[in-house]
Amino acid sequence: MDSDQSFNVLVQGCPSREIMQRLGDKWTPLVLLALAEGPLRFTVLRQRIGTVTPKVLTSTLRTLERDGLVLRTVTAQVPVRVDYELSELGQSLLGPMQAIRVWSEEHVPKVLQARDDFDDREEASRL
Amino acid sequence: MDSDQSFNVLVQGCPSREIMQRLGDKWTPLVLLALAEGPLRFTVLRQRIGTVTPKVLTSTLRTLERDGLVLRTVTAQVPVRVDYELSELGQSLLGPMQAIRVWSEEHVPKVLQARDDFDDREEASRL
DNA sequence: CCGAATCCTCTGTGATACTG
DNA sequence: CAGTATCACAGAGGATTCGG
Repeated sequence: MDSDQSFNVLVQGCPSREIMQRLGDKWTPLVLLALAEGPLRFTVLRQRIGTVTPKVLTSTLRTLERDGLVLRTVTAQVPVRVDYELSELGQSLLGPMQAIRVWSEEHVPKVLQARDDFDDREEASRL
Repeated sequence: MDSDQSFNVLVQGCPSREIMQRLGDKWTPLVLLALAEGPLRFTVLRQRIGTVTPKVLTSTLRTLERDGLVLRTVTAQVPVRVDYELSELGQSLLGPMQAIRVWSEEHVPKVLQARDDFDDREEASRL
């Protein structure tokens, strides 16, 4: 779209930095990944990603909705039905997010190994 | 390497989740991106990413070193010279990280626009 | 120059209970 | 079902000072 390449996360105060840091919120990546397959209701989404309190999940979803990444749809019925789904913008983030996910899942052994090595060396140097 | 696909960030308690969440620490992405081009000394790295206190930057770097993503090299001289650089593991993360960075920088206008729209709608509904 | 040591603040996160 | 309202807290992050 715009070739205006004036945003740089390495520049302090650049809005892109704040946006990127939002993406690192504790539950944000999990919510986005959970919604990758399609819309989910509040409670189902909650079960999908583990133990989140309603308050925290709500605030995470609100932020995502405000940033235009998630769409919230209320269906009038009793009881009320609320669905959350990725917006077009949210889907455009899916690629990068899944890349992070895949990396994390693939390199678990190496990271854990590195930690063990590090801790061993540390302990050894203390003796 | 191992086709053992038993890690899943959506599963609560899976180590991959904790590792992915580490990647979202406030300064971690910035450090990794700043080191993308090559090794940097502590002070230079610090200036590169903005206003971080030495303590916080040190602890960020320690964690990255422990997880095997960053290499720390001490050169004995007066004053001491310490270089930080990405390990092979760290470099393997560069692709995904840069994807996140590019997305953040490219979609700043859309996100800001979405926020404005959201806030307008919210204010309108309060009247 | 590189950080360790201290102290302190803030806010993201969570536990609990309640409502349309 | 899908939240909101309170309260509470650990711990990440920061300011400041000092040391090798």
